[in-house]
Amino acid sequence: MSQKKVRVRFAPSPTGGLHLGGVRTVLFNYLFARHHGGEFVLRIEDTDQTRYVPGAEEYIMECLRWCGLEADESPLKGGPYAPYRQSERKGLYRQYAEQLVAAGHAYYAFDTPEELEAMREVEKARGNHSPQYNHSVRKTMRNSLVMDAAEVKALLEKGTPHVVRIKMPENEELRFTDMIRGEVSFQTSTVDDKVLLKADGMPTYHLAVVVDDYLMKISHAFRGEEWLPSAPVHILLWKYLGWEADMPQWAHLPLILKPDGNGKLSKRDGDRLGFPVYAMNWTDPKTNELTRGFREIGFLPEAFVNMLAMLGWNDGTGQEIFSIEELIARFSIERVHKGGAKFDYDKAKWFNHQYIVKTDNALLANLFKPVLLEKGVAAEPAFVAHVAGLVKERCHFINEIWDHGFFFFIRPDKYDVDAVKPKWSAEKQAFFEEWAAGLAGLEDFSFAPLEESFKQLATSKGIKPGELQLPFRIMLCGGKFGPPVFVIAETLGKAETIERIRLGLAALA
RNA sequence: GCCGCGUUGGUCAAUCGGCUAAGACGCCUCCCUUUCACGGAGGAAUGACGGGUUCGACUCCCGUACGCGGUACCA
Repeated sequence: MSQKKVRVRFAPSPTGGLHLGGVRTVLFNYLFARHHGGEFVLRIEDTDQTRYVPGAEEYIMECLRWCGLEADESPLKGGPYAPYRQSERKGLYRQYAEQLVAAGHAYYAFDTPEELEAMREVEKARGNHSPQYNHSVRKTMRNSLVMDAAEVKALLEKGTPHVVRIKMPENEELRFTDMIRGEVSFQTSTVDDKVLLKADGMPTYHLAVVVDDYLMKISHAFRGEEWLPSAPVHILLWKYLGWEADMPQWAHLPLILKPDGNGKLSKRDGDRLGFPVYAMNWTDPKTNELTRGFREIGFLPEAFVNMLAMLGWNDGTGQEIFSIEELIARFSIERVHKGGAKFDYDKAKWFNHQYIVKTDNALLANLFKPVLLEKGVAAEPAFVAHVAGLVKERCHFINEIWDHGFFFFIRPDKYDVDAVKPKWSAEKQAFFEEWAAGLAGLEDFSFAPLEESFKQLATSKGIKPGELQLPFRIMLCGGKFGPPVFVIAETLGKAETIERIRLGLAALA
């Protein structure tokens, strides 16, 4: 086990958009694989045909691509253990189920859904809160444990619908070491006889995960904490199938919780509280309902990934901003938290802000292009980049470049006159008229000489320069926002600045 | 109900028996800036509870409480 090549897998079922927690599971798998020079495989667990959602699989792969967490082997890429879609592996599973039956570790069950329901009703009437198909009731049901061999054979030959169930031992203690939680133990008496093979011939998750992890030589299996209660089934299966020596090491990841109250974070919480939960936009093919994703809301994938990495993991040094290379170098599954973490959208925004600030201006300009297009504004890439550099430190999202710098592209269409009017005077008006006139002759239109001439004239007229700066800003931007005023003027250029003073003065009159 | 897993400020969290309990987000005050941010300096705010073990417990053990997860021919 220790010398085994590291191979991990992310095994989603394609039932909808990829949730934050799912991406984090991908990330931890990916980081672990890269850290150990191993392989990361994507396996699609589509064994429940009733839950099939068209487009979900493509969506998942696009998410991984956007996040930069692509798998080495996948349905799309193929690989030595193909196929990577369980529905295409259907024929594989039955033989293992039969093998378990033959060894006495599983059995055929012919109970119909109605009979199962009847059993549950009887049990509930007896005060049993959660009726299970287990050692205490299996002897009263219609299965190969109670029927004689000939009868079973006849039913099977007639093609009677049936499932295969695992025969849980009545009273054994099962323990295993979880890489995050340490020693975990269960009593087999509390686990029911899970269905392994469904009546439609498809395996359930329980059988499929074990068979495929074995066949695909998975060395470490990471999954959400919600799987912990069924771990005993999986461990027993590894044992019964005779593969115990090859069993992967388990790690059950903590859940990502909703910010308010408690409980698993769900799409609904995002809708309710106003933040994305899915990695990218997802449109439900049935209802046509659109759920906004982190990508479309303006997150940089690096920021998204970094933020996710810190949800349940840290390297112990206090560092929070990590490149993917650093994450790969420092990641260790043992440092993953046991407890769930509440999702904090403010912190997520802070991460994105950090990445925007350190992203190259030309790159930001490129990402901002769609917004300009949407606004119907044409501008030189170099100019856009310059503006991005001027405003990026006040942005949490790419599209906020517009909110903080639109006036570089278009003239203000309204002025915050209330901010100026109360203190406005004929003297100030005269100052701007005179200064604007003098501007025409200014040779160096960069911010320092601009500011210098502005202050000189103000002082000579006996006005505090500070009292003139806000009006000037309003004339250029229309409101109380933006980078330092003289930098704005420099960027706008001489002609435009003079024109905006003229228009501003008119608006204030 | 039963089973399992958790529990350090509002949130993310460090600590692997010596704590005057880091750091970050958010919040508040001040400085910088007569915009907003950035930056800088401060501040409020934390070990669920009760028992052990120990010279010493946030750290180890046992209970209790609380929370979450599971309890399907779903994953």
